[in-house]
Amino acid sequence: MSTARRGSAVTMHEVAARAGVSIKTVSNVVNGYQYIRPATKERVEAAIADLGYQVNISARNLRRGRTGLIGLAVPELSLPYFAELADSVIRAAEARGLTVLIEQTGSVRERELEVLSGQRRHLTDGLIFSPLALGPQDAAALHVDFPMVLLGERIFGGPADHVTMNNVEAARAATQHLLDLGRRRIAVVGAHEGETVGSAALRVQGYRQALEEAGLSVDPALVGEAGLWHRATGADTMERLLESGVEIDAVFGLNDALALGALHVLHARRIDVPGQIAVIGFDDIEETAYSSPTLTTVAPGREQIATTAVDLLLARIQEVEPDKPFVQVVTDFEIVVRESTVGEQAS
Amino acid sequence: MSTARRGSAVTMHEVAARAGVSIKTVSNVVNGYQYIRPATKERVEAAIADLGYQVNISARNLRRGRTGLIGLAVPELSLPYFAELADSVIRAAEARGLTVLIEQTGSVRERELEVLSGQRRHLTDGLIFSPLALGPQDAAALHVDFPMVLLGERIFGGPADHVTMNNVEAARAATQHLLDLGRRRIAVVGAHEGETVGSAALRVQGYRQALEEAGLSVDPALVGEAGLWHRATGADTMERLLESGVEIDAVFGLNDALALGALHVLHARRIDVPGQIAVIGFDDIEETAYSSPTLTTVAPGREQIATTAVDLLLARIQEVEPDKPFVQVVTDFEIVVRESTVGEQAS
DNA sequence: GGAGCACGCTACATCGTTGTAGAAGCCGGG
DNA sequence: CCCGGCTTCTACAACGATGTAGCGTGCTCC
Repeated sequence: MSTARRGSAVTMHEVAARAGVSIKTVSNVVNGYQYIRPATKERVEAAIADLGYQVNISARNLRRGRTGLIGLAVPELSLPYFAELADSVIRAAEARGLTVLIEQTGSVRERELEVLSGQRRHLTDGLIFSPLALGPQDAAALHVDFPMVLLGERIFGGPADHVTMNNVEAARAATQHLLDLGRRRIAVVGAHEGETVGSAALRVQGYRQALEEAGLSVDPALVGEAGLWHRATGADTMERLLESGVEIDAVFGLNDALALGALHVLHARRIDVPGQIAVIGFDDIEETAYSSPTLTTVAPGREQIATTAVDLLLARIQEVEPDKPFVQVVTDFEIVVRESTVGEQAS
Repeated sequence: MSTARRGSAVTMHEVAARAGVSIKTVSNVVNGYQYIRPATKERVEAAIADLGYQVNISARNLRRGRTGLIGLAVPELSLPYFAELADSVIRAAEARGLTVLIEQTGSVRERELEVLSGQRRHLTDGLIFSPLALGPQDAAALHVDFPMVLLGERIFGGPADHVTMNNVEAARAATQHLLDLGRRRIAVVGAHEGETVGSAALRVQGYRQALEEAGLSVDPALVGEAGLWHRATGADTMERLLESGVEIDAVFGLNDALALGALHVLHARRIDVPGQIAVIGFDDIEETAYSSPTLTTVAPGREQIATTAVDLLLARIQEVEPDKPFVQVVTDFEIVVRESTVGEQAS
């Protein structure tokens, strides 16, 4: 079977010679061109099988000007939300004949900018990008000359298609859920001081809205900062909030990792969840269904985000409607109620 | 013909024209060839900057016969261990100038075979492969004609470099840890009936060894099956074990996801961990440090596995020593003791 | 002061595929 | 019986880069 040595010496040339046809006919067979006599097609296919021929993708890419690869730029795969998102994007892309190249930016601004201009970009037909560290000063960098879909609320009038959930609305609903349970001293874990356009800012905004609508004022002492949205930073922030002595009867983790970090601290301090403090997260990563207690969270429609993003990108790549104005697709969210807010009745 | 009006319209040709040099000189500048007069180099660099030229990677790949891409085939990114492993591999590869293409096999045999023969393979210079579903009957398929490094204990005399931890020894140590704590009725979660070569079999083997050395016999009723190593299957298996009524004072989850699923069930049933039942996992995923209780586990040296695998693969790709016999690198492991076996003293 | 070498640069072929244009055979309709 | 159109296939020229030769310089060294 594996007659070919490394370097896959077999080219269309050799297949053509063996089948007694022109090289272009081999190409036509490989690409499913319709006007080929069945007999010829069979001969070519036999030759391909005999020689173990495989198309040289690099040559095809050069000639076609397309690679069939799309980039997916996320902060880190070790963050469960992005690992699960990558999983979904890869599946969606595969179903459409595309392959995904993952780039990790580590939420570092320089690396995010590199993704937009870097060399690697030339290997891909388009990019699905989840920017976290870019600020208004980087708006210009988003004006790229290749197909791109941005994940997250439209920022700086980003000149690209956007796929996002309604962060403000979802955060408001999450906060409302806590208010409905009678909680009044709701802390936030994961705020970004000074930020006005990112997910942190939008979710805090939803939190504020819910409180204000309930006639409550926002106590700054309850808003805990956390730069990176990891379990460790969530734990640190929770510690600080508890140490500060401020009264707290609920915690809103701006993502699940933060909430799980907070949960960990509460458990270590033997603070009853949800008895003394209720906790809600955001993202609905698989882990939230197995933590102790299980974590109430906001499900952002991950599959929907992934398939929509891939579809939008593919449409841009294929230039179905070249001058179609940029769209913003807002996906559905859902509050998944679990033990961390309503206790064991939920299980 | 619609000459793509993407940014890549600029070629070396145009840069050469503008700088007043030959196209090869541009290539030489781009590739850091040393014998170029500073003045020439500057002129070329200026032209590159002016035109916003970027190398066409497809053309380079074709000419060079290499792509700078390596494949990483894992079951699923939504399994935290593989997401964290992918993270490490991507970083290690990046540090060596390589880009990683992730393929998800879903632990499905057909898809694992595809990875070995598929088209996509032609796009990469080599493959790092973590096979889970292949059996002895697939040994032949592993004889591939491209550089490959396998993750996991050498199986079927696999004709490739291997990077692995010592599964048997590590499982023995994990079991020993439980024995040292006085546990005698140690259940296993995640066994694969009939399997003899995979991680499951090897870890169960280590478990048996530890018990036998302690003069205990292995009670088949304590060995719980679980096909996929997910949280959900771990939970199911734990349920079954508890329902069976067999006496249990400890649980060895063959990976962390299984152990966390088991932990979830124990928590739901208000069984004290580690008071009544101690739990140990395997992989040391980040989540284990934040669960309630935190999970004792076996750390397999993930970073070491990733960097070693990339280094071995790179050596094969560069043919440093073409006929070097295949090596098997066994990485260090470590028992990370946390609350699920020794209680809160550990925190 | 000529042989020999290190520079600095260029011309050309080439990697393996696919788009374009068109040739040859066959068929049916006028 | 010839023209035009459909099939089927082929020759050739790209795609954009890099490896291989090789050609002038100008310098060193004896």
